[in-house]
Amino acid sequence: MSGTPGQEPAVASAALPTGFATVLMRWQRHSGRHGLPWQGTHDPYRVWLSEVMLQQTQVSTVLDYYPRFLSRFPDVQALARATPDEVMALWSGLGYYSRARNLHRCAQVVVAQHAGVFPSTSSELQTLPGIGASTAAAIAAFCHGERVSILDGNVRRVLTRLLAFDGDLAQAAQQRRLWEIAQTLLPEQPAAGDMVAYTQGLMDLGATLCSRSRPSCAACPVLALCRSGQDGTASRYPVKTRTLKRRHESWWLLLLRSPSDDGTHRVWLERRPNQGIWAGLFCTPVFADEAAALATLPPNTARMRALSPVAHSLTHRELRLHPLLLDLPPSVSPAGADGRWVALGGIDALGLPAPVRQLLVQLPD
DNA sequence: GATGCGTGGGC
DNA sequence: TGCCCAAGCAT
Repeated sequence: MSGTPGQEPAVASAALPTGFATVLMRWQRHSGRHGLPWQGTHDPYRVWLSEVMLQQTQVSTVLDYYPRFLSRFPDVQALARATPDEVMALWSGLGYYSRARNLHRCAQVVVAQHAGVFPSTSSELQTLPGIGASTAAAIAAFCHGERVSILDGNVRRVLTRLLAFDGDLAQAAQQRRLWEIAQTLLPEQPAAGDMVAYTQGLMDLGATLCSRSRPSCAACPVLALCRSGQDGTASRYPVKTRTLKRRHESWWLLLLRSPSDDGTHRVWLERRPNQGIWAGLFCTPVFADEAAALATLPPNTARMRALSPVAHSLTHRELRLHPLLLDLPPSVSPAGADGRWVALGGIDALGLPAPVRQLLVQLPD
């Protein structure tokens, strides 16, 4: 820590920008985003689904998934009845697959223990699988107007800039401080619709004008109230010491292909362990080195082809994927392997990691 | 409190 | 290419 950190009062309450909530709500109603498919509803199921999909995921990505998922599972009962594999297939490519498992569990808890009705308070919502403090606040504020603050990446950026808050957000204690401050900035006596406009306004401001790089301070509705904006130092915030380290790894993927009776192809897929990367998804056999992959094959592997390596980065790892393609005769199956043949045309119905799906879709002849 | 967990995009 | 980030949560 540097300067005069933790012990100082967060921000003297007299210095909190009065009128912030009022200005923000007015701006949101006039200039915020209104056409997103999960807006304009107070249905907790739809809001919940969107909030979970949007965790650490960009809006443009979720736009591809949300309508499809909602069409297949229009309400919490339909989702609760689904199998885990059905849910995972629709989540495939969206990442952070524990969200999908928790989403399914949550639906089943809501149906079995809450008569199919989501709890209405933020604190009750937080007890459900996959719903943390920020998601619970978003659902409660959007659906019931509860006076509670979210704290996502957008809000962290907006509020640290507004207040010139220089605590290191890599530290949980500083995040808590910021959340307490966020609570004090809420509309004091929110009228109907105010919490929707305020909550959406925080996110809209962070997603548009108060962007990470090159913020548009000159166009900002709260410039007059914004400490860093007045100083021209907005881009210094939020303060966060970086901790992320990526390990480099090489994985060998064994792509076993076999003809079907109808002339199309099948591929050999196994279920990933239920812990770790791509947990519970279907995937080709993975090996730590080429020798290990070769050791599982019958002697005659002359026709095996090494395809071009593919780079794929995850949060904590930089993967170099080495695909090995081998065509097997129809009657042969990999010995001792716990997997199954899947028609290439049918992999849409399975949960697959994004790079594996990509490899299978563009296999050479 | 620190770490693990996907994928796509900006610069 | 590498680094950071995006409507975070669970353990």
